[in-house]
Amino acid sequence: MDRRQQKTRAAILGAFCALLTEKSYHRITVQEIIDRANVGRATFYAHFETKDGLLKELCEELFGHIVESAKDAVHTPGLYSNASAPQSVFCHLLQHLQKNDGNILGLLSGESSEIFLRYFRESLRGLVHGQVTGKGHKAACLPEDFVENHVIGSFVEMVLWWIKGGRKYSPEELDRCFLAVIAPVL
Amino acid sequence: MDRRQQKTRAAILGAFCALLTEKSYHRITVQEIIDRANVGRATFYAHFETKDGLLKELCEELFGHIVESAKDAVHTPGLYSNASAPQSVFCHLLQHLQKNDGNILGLLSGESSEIFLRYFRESLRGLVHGQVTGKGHKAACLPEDFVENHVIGSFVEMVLWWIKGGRKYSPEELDRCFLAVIAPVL
DNA sequence: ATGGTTTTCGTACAATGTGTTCGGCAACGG
DNA sequence: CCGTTGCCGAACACATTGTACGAAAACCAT
Repeated sequence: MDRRQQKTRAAILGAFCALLTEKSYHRITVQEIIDRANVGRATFYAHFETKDGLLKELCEELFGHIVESAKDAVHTPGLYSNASAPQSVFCHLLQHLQKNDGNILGLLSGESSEIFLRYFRESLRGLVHGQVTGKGHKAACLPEDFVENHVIGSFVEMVLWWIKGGRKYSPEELDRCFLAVIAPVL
Repeated sequence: MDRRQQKTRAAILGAFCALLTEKSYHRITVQEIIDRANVGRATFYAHFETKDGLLKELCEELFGHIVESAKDAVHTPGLYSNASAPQSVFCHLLQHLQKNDGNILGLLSGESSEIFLRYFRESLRGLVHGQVTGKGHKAACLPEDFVENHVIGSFVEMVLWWIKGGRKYSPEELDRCFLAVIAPVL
């Protein structure tokens, strides 16, 4: 790709991220983005269809990256394999977040966290889907999709609580809390 | 209050609710609201500071009403009192939602559910706060606010799952699921 | 280096939405 | 019944969006 395009794209995405940590998504104008990115108006629209399109691309890049990394690192078939496997998927995700890869923490702690939580949730769904089945001995009589929803929801809620509280716990402690609280279904 | 004011206010709130079940909050314009409410532009701004103000008032009315009703109906000190108390707070809330009081279900199933979930969550926080403490024998070693957050989060997630799935369960069944899944901390 | 291609810039533009103002008219309540 | 209050409708300034176009700059390959 043309070096100019790379620079422009990076500048826009960076400016957008920075603004998102400062104010709500809906209060951010295209003008502010291109001002901070030091880019012309027409240039912005040459790269992104609209502000919503920019958001979508940002999210796909960010969350796509994090789940791929999680998928690669954990080759175990189950969510919490008590075999010789190194860690749970969740613990790995938490460690990845801890490194603040790609500014995800900034976005999740900003005013527009709901927007990113939706993407986060969907990414997790792809990662977790089908893994909660067959554990029926514990989650007896509970609808399968309810359990899946509950696991994902609890994890997301916990991450948000963790971030908004200043990240006072290590990924390992957090993972322990999650395991304790999710025990009846996993 | 002047009869005219009552009518106008009701017309605006009603039109707003109806629109919210059809499209996302951010795509709704003031023009659409006043068209459907059959009200002049100046009149709208005489009643509400802005579109966001309208949203806020709507939410306070809706969720304030529902938690008050829950507070009144359940006089027990605990969340799940196994004494002679009729029901848990959660079961009562679910029954209240089932009746679709004030169109809350419509708003929570619409595109802008996140907005209303924030209010829902805050209302629950006021209802649940401090009730999870002292149950430490089960939730050993878990931070107190983490447990509270988890309880509220799980409930909200469940309600959303319930609604978006077409409400295929009765409040009592749902309450049973919730109790099963939240057991380790309550 | 040179030359053709691609990207960016600056500015201008129409279109849409916001929030305010005002005088005239209609409805209200005592 | 009359003074008060709320509503209407039209107009207004303002902000934001998304598009268009020619000139200038940066790029890549030869």
